[in-house]
Amino acid sequence: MARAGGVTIRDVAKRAGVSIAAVSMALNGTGTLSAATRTRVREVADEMEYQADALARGLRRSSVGAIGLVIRSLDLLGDYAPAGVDVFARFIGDLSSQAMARGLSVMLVPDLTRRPAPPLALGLDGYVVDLPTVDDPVVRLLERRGIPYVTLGRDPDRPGFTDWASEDGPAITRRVLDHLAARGARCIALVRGTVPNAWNLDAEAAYRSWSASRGAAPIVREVAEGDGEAGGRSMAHRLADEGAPDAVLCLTGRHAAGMLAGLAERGIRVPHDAMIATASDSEHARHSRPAISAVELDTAATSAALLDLLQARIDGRPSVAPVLTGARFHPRGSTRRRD
Amino acid sequence: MARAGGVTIRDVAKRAGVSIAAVSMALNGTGTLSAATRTRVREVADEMEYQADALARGLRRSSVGAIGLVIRSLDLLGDYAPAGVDVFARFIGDLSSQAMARGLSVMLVPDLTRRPAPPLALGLDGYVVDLPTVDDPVVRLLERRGIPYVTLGRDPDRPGFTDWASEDGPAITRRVLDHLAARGARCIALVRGTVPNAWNLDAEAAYRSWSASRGAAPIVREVAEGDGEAGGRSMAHRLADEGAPDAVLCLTGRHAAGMLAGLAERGIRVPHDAMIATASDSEHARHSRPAISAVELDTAATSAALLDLLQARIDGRPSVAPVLTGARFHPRGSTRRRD
DNA sequence: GTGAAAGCGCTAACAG
DNA sequence: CTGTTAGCGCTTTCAC
Repeated sequence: MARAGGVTIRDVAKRAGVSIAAVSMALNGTGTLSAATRTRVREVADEMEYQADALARGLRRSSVGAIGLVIRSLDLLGDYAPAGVDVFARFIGDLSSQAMARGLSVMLVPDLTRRPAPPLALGLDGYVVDLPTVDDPVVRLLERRGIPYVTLGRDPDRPGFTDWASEDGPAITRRVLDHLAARGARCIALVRGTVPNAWNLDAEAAYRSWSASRGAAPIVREVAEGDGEAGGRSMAHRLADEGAPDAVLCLTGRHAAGMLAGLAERGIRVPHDAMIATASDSEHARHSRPAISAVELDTAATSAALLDLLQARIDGRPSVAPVLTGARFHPRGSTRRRD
Repeated sequence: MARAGGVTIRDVAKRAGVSIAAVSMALNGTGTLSAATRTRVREVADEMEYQADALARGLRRSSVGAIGLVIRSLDLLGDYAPAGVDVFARFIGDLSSQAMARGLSVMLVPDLTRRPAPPLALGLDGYVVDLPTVDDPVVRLLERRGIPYVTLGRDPDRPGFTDWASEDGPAITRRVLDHLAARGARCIALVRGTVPNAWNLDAEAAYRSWSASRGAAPIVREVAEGDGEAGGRSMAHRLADEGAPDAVLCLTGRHAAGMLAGLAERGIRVPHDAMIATASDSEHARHSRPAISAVELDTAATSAALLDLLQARIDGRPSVAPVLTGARFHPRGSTRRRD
């Protein structure tokens, strides 16, 4: 290590009575070395607790064994009531533990585009970018610098780009809509976020085509992700003013919770007068009264898929196809209605 | 950059018509250079979008501009219902944005002690370690390798160690206990986690001394952090079997939520028959019925304090004293009782 | 005030 | 099969 530990490859070489090159080869399993030397060197290295300096190694190999994670919502996490804290926290946790199991470190990069770039940010082996937006500056930067990356959710700008994984948004949307319809909903509104990412765009598209196929007039409303519960509440009032639908699908858990509260304020009972469901489960959804029917995203599977894809890209293996991960729907009180 | 971008200090030097040393000096504001050369070089570097390779720089300076964050609970985040997801997610978000504002990158290190060490992990400039436990292997490793670190919460093993920041646990505990007593509680139980960290230990100590000063017999129960809501529920049943106290302070939000549910199952009404409060706010607490009175931790202030302390240690500035950050108590329905 | 040169710890190509 | 050597991109003396 540059500073910590202090035992370098040279020390090991001296102690083992071989050249530093031999040590490097022995430890990396490269080159041509006698099995005897190899084990001997390994023993000595172990004994000395030698750990190759990732910096020096990275400088040589131009691969540091670390990837970046761009979570935009991270900036929001400082707020008291951030959007979707639940699912993102789980995603961060899953991804970093799984990456570590593969020998990769994870660096958190809230904003890759700032100048000067965060140290190491441009030297990382690759990136996982969450939900690229239309005309995404982070994606543009990675693209320009030729840094491998994969995205959580498809890139709305790049239909041909296949290095992404995601829950199957459209399928989730249809699943919930079918559920609502089965419970007797006749007029279902969709409340999406304002950010132009695949999550919002694809759900809206699925909703519109589902509506069209049923001959229903679509009602789509947008609430800013950052407005959280309060945003959901005011949207509830707006919908009530307009003559409330008898079911609302909120893509965001917080919006759903706010919607529930807002409808209650207007004397609209859930699920009796109107049903509510959300496409991303959260504690909000689980602990509201009534609890809100929600889709539970499989962040562990998505993390694994993203790491697979990223490793393939880093190794230069050809990209195959995006990975759609599963999601389970949990019907709860907010859609429990005897019709 | 080693790989990405490709424009090196040599390219800038050539373009600016100076030596590479001059470029380094100009950009770092070191050495003796004419102001003219300095600006000229800077302009060229900007124009070429030159970014110094953090790896190479780190190799030389043995300081990479990145710190590690050891969040043990990260391993738990993969579970569907992890403990304290809320407060940790906010902490991670706060810390990483604030670190970036200071020009530091943050690397997530779930387990620093595993062999081989995660790449870069031992080459980082310093570490923030959350809640060290008694005989903490991570702290031991950092100590042994001489890597600067600060901790969130004091180190139970090192009374003399002052490089830590935290909410004032004992003060929080007393605050809540006073509140419960003021609302008429006569027999208050404390439910803590099992991990031997300052959070649990100090709260228990504060609780015991508070009880002693009032001549009350302390009731302390332990529930594993990872058991979450279910753990709180079974503890509720156990307490009910033993003859329930008329108030319970759960250090963890999830335990509190489980406690609420468990007591309800036994026909014990909250807040009428028993009150519940928790020392760490979460969505659980806010959205239970009734909502649970809770202490909201100031993760932003704590993050800032930790980064200050860490930077001081990295720069070799002397350590002064630990920083205690504020916390607000939110009385809610679970302790709203007219006595 | 400026440039040449050494070297951080490592890997990979080469000669022995 | 092994050891020597040349750098990766940068910072930092040290001559000029």
